[in-house]
Amino acid sequence: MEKYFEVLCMCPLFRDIAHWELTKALRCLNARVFSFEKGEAVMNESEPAKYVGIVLTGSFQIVRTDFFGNRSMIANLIPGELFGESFACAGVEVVPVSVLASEAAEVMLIDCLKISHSCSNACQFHQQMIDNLLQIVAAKNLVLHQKIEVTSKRTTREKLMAYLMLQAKQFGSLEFEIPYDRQELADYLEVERSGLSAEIGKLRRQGVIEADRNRFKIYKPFDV
Amino acid sequence: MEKYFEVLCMCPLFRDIAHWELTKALRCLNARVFSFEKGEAVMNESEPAKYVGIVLTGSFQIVRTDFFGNRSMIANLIPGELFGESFACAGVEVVPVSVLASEAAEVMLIDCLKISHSCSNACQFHQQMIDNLLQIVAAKNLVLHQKIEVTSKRTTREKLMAYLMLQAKQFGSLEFEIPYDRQELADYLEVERSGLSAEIGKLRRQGVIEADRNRFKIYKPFDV
DNA sequence: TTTTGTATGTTGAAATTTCAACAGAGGGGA
DNA sequence: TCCCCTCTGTTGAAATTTCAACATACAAAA
Repeated sequence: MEKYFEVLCMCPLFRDIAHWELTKALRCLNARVFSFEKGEAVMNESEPAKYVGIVLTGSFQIVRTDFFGNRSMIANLIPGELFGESFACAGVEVVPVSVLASEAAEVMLIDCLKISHSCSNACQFHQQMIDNLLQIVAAKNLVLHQKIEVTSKRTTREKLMAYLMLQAKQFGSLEFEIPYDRQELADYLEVERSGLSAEIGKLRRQGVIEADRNRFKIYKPFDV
Repeated sequence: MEKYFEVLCMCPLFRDIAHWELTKALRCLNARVFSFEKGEAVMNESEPAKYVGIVLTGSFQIVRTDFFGNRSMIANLIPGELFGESFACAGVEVVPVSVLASEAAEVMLIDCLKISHSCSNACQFHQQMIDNLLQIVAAKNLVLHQKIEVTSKRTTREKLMAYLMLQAKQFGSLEFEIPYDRQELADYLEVERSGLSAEIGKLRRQGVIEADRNRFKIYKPFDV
């Protein structure tokens, strides 16, 4: 378990929990680590919402697939980030999304009830974790608001530029990589892949952006 | 303040807080009540995110307006519901939405810091409120997921039917009222109002739904 | 009652997206 | 090296949406 300490210390769930307490905390929480191959699911749509997951290594994607097989991409998760917390905390019966490994990856799963309920050992950190959880869930809200901001645009071009500008802002540079390939980006923007490729080509020819695989560069940030 | 006790008792923020403690709590929180006319804003885009609002009477809408004046509808709020909590808890500098009264309405505003920070009077309820807040923020997440589920559909018809089915499910009946007029519904679904009206007309002629103003009835729930 | 204004429905043309199909590039393995 | 497979870009037709404009219904105000 110790080999994950570095990422766990960075994890917002354990913020302000003393380093020496972490081992005890993990035991008390009955935290367990699992490995996944690319494409495997940690969590499946319609499963009960019981666990909080923490990405240890690799990356995962939160996706939702509707009745007709249409996929939407909700978010990408990197080490230190959580998933499942909102559904577990809200007490829903089933999760409305799947969480899939986008490469070989490891997660730590914790029963959410163990976080909020103090154990018989009277561990001190439960309260701190609830405070942390509140901030994490609130931050997740912002991520969803951001997706809504992007996808509420009416054309593929506007959606793409809105997304790229946000990435540039978050990355602090007009040149950056995104965590999605074309199909995944299309699923995030809620548009057709072919139409997205066409639009990227057009923006490239117009000198607005440069795009190579998942690497983008914005030349004219305001020429949307 | 007492006249609002009924709605405050139903408010999830005060769940499991003793009735007799409420008066004390409201004073400790420095809770204040404000009135608004239809169309007035309690909260404006780009204002600091400091307050949690509780709807006391009337109703409000959470909307977001982009650079070009395009409006999206995020949610409708009825008495007992909260707004602003996610932004305040996440500690963002500015809120990304506006909250507007959709009729004459009253809200109670509370400085979010007063909820999480115990006061000098050593009030007991702070911890309970944080627990409550966690559930509320998590539930807000589900509301956003729901909007994404609806708006991720590609056609106006699919978006509309997805929305109506969800409403029917939540209302527990195939006949129900929605809190939006046509323009507002279009803003929620992220489509053109005229196209929405046309689609409603088509569904009506096809005998799939009945629609009169904001009252809807679904005849063939699976014929999407 | 008449006037005024708002909400909703309708329509046709222009713009955009979806859909299906295929071509080329590049990587990995045999 | 060759083959296979995945990813990305391209294309044209069909479907859908947007946009602007106007008609109608209804309710509130004069």
